[in-house]
Amino acid sequence: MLTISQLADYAGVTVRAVRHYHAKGLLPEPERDHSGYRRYDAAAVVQLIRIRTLAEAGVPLSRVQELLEADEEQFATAVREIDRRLRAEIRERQQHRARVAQLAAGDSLALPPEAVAYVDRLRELGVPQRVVDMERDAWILVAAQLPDQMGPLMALKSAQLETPAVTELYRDMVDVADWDADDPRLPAFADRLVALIEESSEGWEDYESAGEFALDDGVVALLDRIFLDSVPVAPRLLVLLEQRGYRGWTRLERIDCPPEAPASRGS
Amino acid sequence: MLTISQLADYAGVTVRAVRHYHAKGLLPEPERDHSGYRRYDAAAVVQLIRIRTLAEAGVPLSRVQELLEADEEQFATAVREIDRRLRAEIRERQQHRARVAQLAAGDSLALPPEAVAYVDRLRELGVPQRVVDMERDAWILVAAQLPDQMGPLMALKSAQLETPAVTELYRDMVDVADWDADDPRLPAFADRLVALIEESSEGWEDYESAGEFALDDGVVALLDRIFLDSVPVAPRLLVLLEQRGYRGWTRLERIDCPPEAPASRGS
DNA sequence: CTTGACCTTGACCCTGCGTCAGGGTTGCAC
DNA sequence: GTGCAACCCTGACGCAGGGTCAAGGTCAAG
Repeated sequence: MLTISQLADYAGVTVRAVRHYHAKGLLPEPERDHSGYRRYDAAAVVQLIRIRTLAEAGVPLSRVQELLEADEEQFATAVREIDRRLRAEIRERQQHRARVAQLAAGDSLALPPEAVAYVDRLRELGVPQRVVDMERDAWILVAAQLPDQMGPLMALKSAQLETPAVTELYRDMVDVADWDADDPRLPAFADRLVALIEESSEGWEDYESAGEFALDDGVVALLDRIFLDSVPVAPRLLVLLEQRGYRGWTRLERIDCPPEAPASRGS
Repeated sequence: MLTISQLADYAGVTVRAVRHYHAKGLLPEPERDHSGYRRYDAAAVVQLIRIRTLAEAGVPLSRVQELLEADEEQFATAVREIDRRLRAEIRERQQHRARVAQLAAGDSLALPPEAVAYVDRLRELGVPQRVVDMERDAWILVAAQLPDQMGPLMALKSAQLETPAVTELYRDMVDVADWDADDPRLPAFADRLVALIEESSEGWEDYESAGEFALDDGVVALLDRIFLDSVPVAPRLLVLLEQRGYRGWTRLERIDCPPEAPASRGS
């Protein structure tokens, strides 16, 4: 008669695994000797080897019992299903591999490459780090909501950014984010902003009013909050814009015109 | 401010997962409102999206924190290691697929094809099911001990089986396993067995005495037990064989000769 | 006031064991 | 007889990544 460790050795498993199989009911509990030790016979070794054979082939323990008792047909069906599961797990891991390969530290984490390019361009234009970070976070949020529309959306924003007037605006006022809330230059900035909005608004209408870039109201509010919390002049800037006929920031709306007027994320 | 379910929705995860990340320390616990509800800001959404991005790429949660804080170089190192793990998991599953594909119900479970062929041949020769099952179990045990030597070993056994004298022995005495322990035909059977052993022993010496098929003593004892427990005449047969100069069964030894005499698994 | 949708914490469930903790048993050497 | 190592036992916690109750508090609408 064999002790549990001899049994385990002959079958090439650990003692712990044998006890686990007992607990799962895969291997019947054998007789105990006078001191309570389990004592096994040869049949247990064979049964244990069979269990291991299935387990090592990736059969979940919960199905081992049924497979040990199955006829050819049931067995074949079960094998097909297990193979399907294994294929799915392999696909999943291959997708994971592809994704980790794309990952990199810094801005590009959780942001598609187009958006990274946009954010990099902002930095190039001299926009302060704090504002770039804010933009990046905002785009992370948008990308999570509209993952499929980031391509066209970023193309649009990048095009706006390369408009000479916009580029100039950025160059002239890189430090607007650092102004105090009552900075006297703010009204002039608001004027330039409104001029830009009105100049370029025709080009956006197609996308925006069509609702293709339809962000949920909550997300819009969230993006506004990011802006309001990150930039000291933001609250007063919004007031100045309202005085000039625009409400909101992320989704800018005309207030002296029909309410369904075009709108867009501000920069 | 956001509730936990709004936060979860914006980041595309379950509420449970958010709490899980709190428990793991990946996402800081936010302020609570007057009734104890968690209230989140936009930064939490961004952080949660970052966590999800890593988790969905197969990064284990235990490493997410470190990756969120890592610089480019640490990040790249970590990514390489995760990729290695994913590759290993894919390989493992591919091997599992290959193994399940080989599996089939019945004798072939836990037995290499050569051994299945041998067992099938026994059945063909008219050997009773009970004895075939015993043989199969014995070979399952042997295969678990000497997986790499099953090819040559089974070739040897199959060749023995096809010796005209052996085949005849089987045909003449298919029902020996069912004889009573005191069956009068047993001494004659023992004689024929000894004749066969002596006739064919030269062919085996090379393998057996070289210890190439070296089974552990415990396994030999186990295989003998299977034989003794399965076949009523086994105990007396062993006595008769000892009278004729052979001891054991699985590993047969000459007792009137030098002790290192050749030996082999009996059939 | 009730209803239904949220929210809270806490705790158990899954896989396949590894690993402790805290004992009892066996066999061998001295 | 005694000491030691190497077994054996049960029971429980741990791992990843949450799912799924349970039992109760909160909130807004009708």
